[in-house]
Amino acid sequence: MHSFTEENYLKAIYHLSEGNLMAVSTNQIAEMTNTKAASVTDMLKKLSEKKLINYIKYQGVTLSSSGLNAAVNIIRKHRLWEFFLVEKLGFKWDEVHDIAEELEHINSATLINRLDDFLGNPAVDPHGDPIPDRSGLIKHKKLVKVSEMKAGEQGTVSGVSEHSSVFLKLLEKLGLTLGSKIMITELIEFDGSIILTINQKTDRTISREVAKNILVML
Amino acid sequence: MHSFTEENYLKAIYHLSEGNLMAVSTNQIAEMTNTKAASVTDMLKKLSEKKLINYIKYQGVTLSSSGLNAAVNIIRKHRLWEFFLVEKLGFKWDEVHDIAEELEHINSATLINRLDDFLGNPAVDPHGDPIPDRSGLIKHKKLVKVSEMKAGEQGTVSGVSEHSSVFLKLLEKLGLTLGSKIMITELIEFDGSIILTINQKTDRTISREVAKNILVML
DNA sequence: TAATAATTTTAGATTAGCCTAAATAAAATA
DNA sequence: TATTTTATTTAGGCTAATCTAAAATTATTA
Repeated sequence: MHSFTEENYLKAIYHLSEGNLMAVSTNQIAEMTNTKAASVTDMLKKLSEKKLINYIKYQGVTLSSSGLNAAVNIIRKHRLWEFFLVEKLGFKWDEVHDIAEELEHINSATLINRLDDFLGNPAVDPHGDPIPDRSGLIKHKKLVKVSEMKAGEQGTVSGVSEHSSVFLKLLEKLGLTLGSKIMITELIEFDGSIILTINQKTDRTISREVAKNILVML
Repeated sequence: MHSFTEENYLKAIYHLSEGNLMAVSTNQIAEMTNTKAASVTDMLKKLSEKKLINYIKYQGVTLSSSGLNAAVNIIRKHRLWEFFLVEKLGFKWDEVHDIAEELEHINSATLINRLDDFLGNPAVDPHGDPIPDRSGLIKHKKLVKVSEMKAGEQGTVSGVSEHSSVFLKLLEKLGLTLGSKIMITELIEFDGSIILTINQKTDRTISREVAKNILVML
């Protein structure tokens, strides 16, 4: 098995390269893992020797197939535990990230598969992110950023691309949670902020920055 | 907080000194933690500086009050997770130890208290060991080893003092689980083995070694 | 109680993961 | 394209936890 630290690097590389298979840079990884570039270089050499990444000096990295596999498995564990924390233990969606960050490193395939069954094989975690199944398959939904919607368009809030507690608490306060139906009421030209109607009732104004991090299913 | 490793040493010292407040020796700890005596000495110095243990060179160690507190907390977590694994995820009692050994280091008081409530604040884990409550209180039941019982005595199997998978599987096979009613039918003088009647039905012979590790409430 | 055995500690190394500072390579720009 | 800036890597060190071998202490026993 891989060490706690190795797993965190793999996860970081995965998140930084998600979607596009583009190579990830040393500095990006350093920022995400709260370390320095020199430390990242050390670890990249190690992961490369273990064939978990494809690494060429100065050229950035991509995950190898075994590295991808490992990363997806960690993400599966993270998201299943988040679901557990919210659905079974009554945590709020802004409280679960740090705990799941620890739980995701617990090492037992049996455990995680039984947990999956216990939870009813959920498709998405409390933030709307898809939960990979036991074979590593991820069902991505096509989601659109609110910032990319046009006036008059409607949709259902189905995900967020920012998981910090401050952001999630803000959404809570605005009445925007997973499942909220929204309509774009007005686009403010001046600063890009957006007025939207939530569940055909409440009007709220959100900044462009907030709008960028809310994902909607049309 | 304490490191994963520090926690394991505290737990080892706790288990080795449980009941009697007797000092624990370096070698005992080395054996329990699968390390060498020299490594233990290093760690004892460190734990002593942190005031988690009372340590005098060559004289062995005892837990300080803060060390005891930390140890009990780890044990609380271990046992609650074991209960969860068995009751909610359907693991058998001989399968949960290693996983709980990892889960016990997850660091969140809120998590463990919510888990406790979710599980209905159980008093004992799947091996009959008492689960400390959130204040650290442990309700010990007075249990007797089967090896100490006399012919004709009866009782209810309520715990085990050996948690290895081989041992637990053996009990399973013999039909001896928590809650089994047993009666001492005969004591074999030759080798100390014992014939007992389980639930007034089945007769089984167990060795003295097995009998030592089964705990009964009279 | 003196000699031997067992236990524990110290000394000196090793490994994983991290750091700072200096060197090197790549990218941007004049 | 030559120079400057930025990104990355190398070099050399640090800490936590481990180890082996040797030294010191305590316990056992003849």
